[in-house]
Amino acid sequence: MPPGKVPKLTTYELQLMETLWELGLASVRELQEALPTNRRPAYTTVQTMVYRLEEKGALKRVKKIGNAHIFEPVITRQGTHRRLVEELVELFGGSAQPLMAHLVESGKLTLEDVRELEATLNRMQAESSSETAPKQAGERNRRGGKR
Amino acid sequence: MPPGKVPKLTTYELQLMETLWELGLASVRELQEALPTNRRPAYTTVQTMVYRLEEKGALKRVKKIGNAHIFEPVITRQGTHRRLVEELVELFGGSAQPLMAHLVESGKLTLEDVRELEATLNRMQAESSSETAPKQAGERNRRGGKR
DNA sequence: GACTTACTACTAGTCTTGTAGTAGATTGAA
DNA sequence: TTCAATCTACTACAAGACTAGTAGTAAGTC
Repeated sequence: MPPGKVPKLTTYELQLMETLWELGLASVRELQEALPTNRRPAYTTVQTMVYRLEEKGALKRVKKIGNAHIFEPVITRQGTHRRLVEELVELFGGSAQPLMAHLVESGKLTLEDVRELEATLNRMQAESSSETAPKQAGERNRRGGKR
Repeated sequence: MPPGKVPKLTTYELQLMETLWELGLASVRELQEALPTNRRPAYTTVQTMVYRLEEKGALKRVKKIGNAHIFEPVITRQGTHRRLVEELVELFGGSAQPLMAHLVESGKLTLEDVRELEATLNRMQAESSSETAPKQAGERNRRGGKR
């Protein structure tokens, strides 16, 4: 797998990865026991999943404790989540707007959230300006125009 | 399928539904021909997909023209997209915040977008206030506090 | 050193998805 | 009325996902 690339994971594989991200390092047994009690498959099922994730390059075995392999994530939660978001945006025609609309409709996104986000973005923009062009102190009204 | 419930669709089924939503009503042939030229499967492939979507309750046959069945969506684009968004939010722990963060990071969401969204939300809040409580004209500084 | 326990490696069955072919029915036109 | 075109209904199959079992091995214990 190319470095930094996130393989295509299924829903269940994703859940397993979430568990592994939570634990950091884990054996098959630890992973299985960390899964929610209601939906906890057999040990060997988890084992198969782990092997497949290993094949996909999502995790790797890093050491052995006793006779048990210890696994660690290769792909990051950040990158994986990001890809999921991008896929969804793509499905919606490439714009974030419809996504936002749904969030608002379902009440997941409130005015407060948006104000907070705006503040953060404002701060980020200010920081990036001063980072990328620290010498031109006189410059202002910088517009990104990234799209 | 319970009314209003959106069945689980695969990526390809979703694309077919997008086409059907676009067309409104369509035969298998029309659906197939409406698919992007690059990725257009055989007629019978589309047919199979349509039948599967019918089984899942995503669409239904409404009439017959000549010897061809005409299909129409049962589930709405709105509802389907919404469920996708909600699933993703759920995966991210139920909060929209991480999702937004990813959008910002990937440049899909700019400061302008957020400002626009804020304006819309402000307007919506004002409207809903005057709708739900039109008599209390003096009321202001209403806080939603929905979560 | 023999035994028990836990783990690995491999195998397997069933379901879903994506893809498409074939046989037979229907339709419209000559 | 016959015939070609088109459509439906059914079947098929490979790849991948999910589920789990079995055989054999390694490790620790008495």
